Amino acid sequence: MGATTAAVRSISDLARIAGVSVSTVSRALTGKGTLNQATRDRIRAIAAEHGFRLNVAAQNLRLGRTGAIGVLLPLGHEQGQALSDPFLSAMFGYLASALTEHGYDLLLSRILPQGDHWLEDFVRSGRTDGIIMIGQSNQNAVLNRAAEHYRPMVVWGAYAPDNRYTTVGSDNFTGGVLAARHLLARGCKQLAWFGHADAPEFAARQAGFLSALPDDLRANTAVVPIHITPEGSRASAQAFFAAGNRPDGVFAASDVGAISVIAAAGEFGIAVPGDMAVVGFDDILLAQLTSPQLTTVRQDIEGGARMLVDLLMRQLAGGKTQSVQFVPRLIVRQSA
Amino acid sequence: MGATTAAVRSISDLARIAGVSVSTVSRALTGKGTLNQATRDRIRAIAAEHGFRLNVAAQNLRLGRTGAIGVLLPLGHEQGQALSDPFLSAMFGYLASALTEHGYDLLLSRILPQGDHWLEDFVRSGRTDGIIMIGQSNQNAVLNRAAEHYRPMVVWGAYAPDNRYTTVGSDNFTGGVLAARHLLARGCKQLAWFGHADAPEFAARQAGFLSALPDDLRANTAVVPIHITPEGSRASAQAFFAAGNRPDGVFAASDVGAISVIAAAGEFGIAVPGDMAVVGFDDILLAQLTSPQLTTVRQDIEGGARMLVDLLMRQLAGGKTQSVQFVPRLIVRQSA
DNA sequence: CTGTTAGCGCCTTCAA
DNA sequence: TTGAAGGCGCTAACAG
Repeated sequence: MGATTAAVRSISDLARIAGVSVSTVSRALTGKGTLNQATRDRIRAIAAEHGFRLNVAAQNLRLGRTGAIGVLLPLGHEQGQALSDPFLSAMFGYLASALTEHGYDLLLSRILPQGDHWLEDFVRSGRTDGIIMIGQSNQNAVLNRAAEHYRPMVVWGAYAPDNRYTTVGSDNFTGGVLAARHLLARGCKQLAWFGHADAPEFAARQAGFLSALPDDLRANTAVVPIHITPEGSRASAQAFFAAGNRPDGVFAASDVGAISVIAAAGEFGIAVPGDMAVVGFDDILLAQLTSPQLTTVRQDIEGGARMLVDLLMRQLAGGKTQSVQFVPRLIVRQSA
Repeated sequence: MGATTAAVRSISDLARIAGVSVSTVSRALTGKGTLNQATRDRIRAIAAEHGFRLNVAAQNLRLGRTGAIGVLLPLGHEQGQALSDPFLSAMFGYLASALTEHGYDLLLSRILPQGDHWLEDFVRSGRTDGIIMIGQSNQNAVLNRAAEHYRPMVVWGAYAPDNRYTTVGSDNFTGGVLAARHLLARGCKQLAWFGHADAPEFAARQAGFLSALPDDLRANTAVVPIHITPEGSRASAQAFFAAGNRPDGVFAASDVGAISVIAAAGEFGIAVPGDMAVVGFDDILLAQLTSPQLTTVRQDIEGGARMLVDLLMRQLAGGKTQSVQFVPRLIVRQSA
């Protein structure tokens, strides 16, 4: 290890040491262009000896790219919280793997969706070569406007015919229908939906659920707004039960929501599934570890992540892409 | 919105439009240097009109920085999985928030710890201004060697006097002691540790736990190796119980591990905490939602993340830093 | 096969 | 207060 040599910071330092030009060094290290094999080997040896690596930032600037894909969760100041949602973080992990396989880094830049041009600002700052948005939140208009001028962008979320951007997501409506049918088949008479309709995904789950109920049951179905955080969900459920409500069937907007409801029910002596059946959504890893194990509508997280990345790569290559909807499956375990 | 104008890609485009030099535009947009207020306002207005933003990549190259901090999980091909661990992903979310507050992006580059110079390679590629390593895994030697030449690096993990790098982490040994004392106080006579000692954090938990047991109990304590994934943990626990083992007290290396053990126990008719008390480690959000609610050794995830970032910022400013250990607390709930 | 040259988009002395 | 020029570290024609 050339102990006495000064630090080799750039390709020109290396060129001086090797007695060649910078472009020769570049060719040797990148493997591009033609070069005498012996020269290449020699330069690579010197580079290794000095622990030299090409500066990726400079390389990317020159190549007009950044080598990074931005993964954005448009959830405002709740992002720290949101990332602790098992579904999102699993998605995130799979995205990281898939992007890496394609040679891209994953850049997480926390965005506060303030005003209506935060997305365009992010795009124009040139920090990434493309964008993967996880969830539409309530930013549909912003997404549509950005999609007008900017292409390498895919969105995990609900499909809608008039969206001008490419989405990948589950058929949430059908997911809701599956949950409803299952609870009906169990003979439930008094239902409740724990969730909200602020984001399109959740709105579709709710709509599907309600649509599959007979009129009389639907009219009696409670809609209990819950927050994404476990604490929030649990507090909502506690208040609901404390008010004397005793549904015999519950559909929750997410597995975390379902687990929270079950925990709250326990405090009120409501047994699951004996007194109350509970269906979740997502099928996170922990769903099979809770007791009772969770009956839930499964989303293919890994498949979704891979699809997001595949579509984005196609866009980066100049191709056109179409939105994709995954068909959800009901996984019947113990809670319903 | 200048609908007829061509795209404004660089400050030289903008300079031409405004009839000034590029340096004037630079000064106007960055706010650095001195400039006539009227000129500044005028240029900013033109920039806004064209939706122009400085190219961050070029800016950073010129400033000799990247504006990003690398967050690395040295877990090889399991990284996708690892990120689904609630503890890690919560840590990750808090890191994202803290880094953003300091004006840094978070770059997640999946690293396969192959050979012994992956870290130095990453450092030299110049992709980030600093590194936050989450967990030491079994890469202590690599970390020490990198720390010899490279400073902006902090590590979440176990402290050791001879580490040459700065660590932030819980006092895992004491955590293990707390768990042992609690189980002893409950009168447990037949104990088991579900975990492994491959990473320093876990080794310390195990050591603390065992050290606090009376000799006779320690000699009878089962050491059951489990994997980080829920499936892996559960399979190990199932095999353990299937072999007829019936401990009355269990300490698991993580909450996910504890939940897995409880799930497996259920299959064998082992009631928790009636037949068997279980203590976890971490206190993830879901720990209070399981039934029974988890008794666990709490780590301060948010505080840890903030400390990691604070120390890294201090290093980036040229300062020296010292390792920090958080004192863990035992949170007694229902499982033990 | 290799060197020279001209930038990628930006910031910052140095002069005017 | 502003402009001109040089360069961050790298790549890619174009010559030779």
